[in-house]
Amino acid sequence: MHAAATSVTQSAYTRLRELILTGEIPPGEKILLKVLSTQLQVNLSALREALSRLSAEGLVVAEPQRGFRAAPFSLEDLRHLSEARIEIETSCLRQAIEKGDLGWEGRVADAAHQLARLSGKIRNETGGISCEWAFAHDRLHFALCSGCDNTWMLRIREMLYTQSERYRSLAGPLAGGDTGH
Amino acid sequence: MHAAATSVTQSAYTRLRELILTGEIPPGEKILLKVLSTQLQVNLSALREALSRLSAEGLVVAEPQRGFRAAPFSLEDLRHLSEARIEIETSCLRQAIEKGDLGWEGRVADAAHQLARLSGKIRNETGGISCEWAFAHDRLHFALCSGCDNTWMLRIREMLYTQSERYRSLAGPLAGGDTGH
DNA sequence: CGTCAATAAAATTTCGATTTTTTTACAAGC
DNA sequence: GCTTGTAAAAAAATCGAAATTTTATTGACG
Repeated sequence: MHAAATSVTQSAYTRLRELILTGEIPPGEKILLKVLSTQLQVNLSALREALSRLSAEGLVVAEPQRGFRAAPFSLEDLRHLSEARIEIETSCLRQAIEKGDLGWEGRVADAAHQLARLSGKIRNETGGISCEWAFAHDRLHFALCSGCDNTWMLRIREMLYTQSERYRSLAGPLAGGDTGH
Repeated sequence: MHAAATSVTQSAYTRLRELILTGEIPPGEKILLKVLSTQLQVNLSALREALSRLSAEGLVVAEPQRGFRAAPFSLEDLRHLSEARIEIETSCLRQAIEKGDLGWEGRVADAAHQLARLSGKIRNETGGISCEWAFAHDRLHFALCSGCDNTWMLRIREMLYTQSERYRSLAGPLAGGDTGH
């Protein structure tokens, strides 16, 4: 399941990211370096390096001389995040419409079609948004933005998407043992 | 001039960031760990950690097993960056107008006044944009956005601002030995 | 009983030697 | 001359022990 990483640090980064995204390390939880280093079978420096990157991405917060913890959740943060996503994706879409080529139109049509096919499966057994539908929905969003060629906008979009995904997979209505992965 | 850092890693990060922002490490240049570690008087691990953070911020690019280099410049990147800044700052401003309080209005008025006072000093001796005016201009932008309370938008704004600042201080028309710092 | 200080334990941070990988230099073969 | 293979050099990545800092514990004192 884990992408084969080219280096120990890279693999530590990827696995740690997954642990935080899936909530195996819950929001706000202290990250004990020694413990994690034995758990992930990597040395302190590699772990530290991975954590530094994650802190710059906002998935981890670093408190000088006091180590790291998984970025906390808050209602306000979620509100900010959602608003920001709307702003960014709207901008991306506007640019995509201006510059988008035929390939883009095709990708959008395709994703829209896939989503439409699932219109009857929006909700799962437990009444939450079904995993399948959520992914199709995300793919449509991604397709819509893919016509925007601005690397910075896309990079920002991805960052915000990752953050939202964490909220969704942890606090969303997808409960019932299905974390979406 | 350098902010007193609480840890070796933090200080390495701050100094390295400065080196890249001012162009003392030029865009695209390879970063030799051994050399820099003796130059900055820090150990490899600390340097590596700082570089990891900077790579997540986009000031450094990391090539697995091949070390790091200062993020390269390109005309296309600058174009993307500028467009992205316009989008983000416009969004921030829109939100500021919706939610901005009296304190915000005061800050904006103040910055606008400061900028107006410099209207006669837009250009410096060499014909480029004067440093003083550029900073006042930036302060007005910042004041305008400061009424937006969305932490994510502001964080993004800051990231893009830093990137732009690097282009300006290195390739901008401010030449003549005045780097703006 | 609560506050503060000294001490012990735990965790983070620092450090550079060792290992692995990449790059360079050089020579043999086509 | 150009490619291909091999050895030497350089650089990056890995590792865990040692030093520093923070946190928890204990006991004296008001």
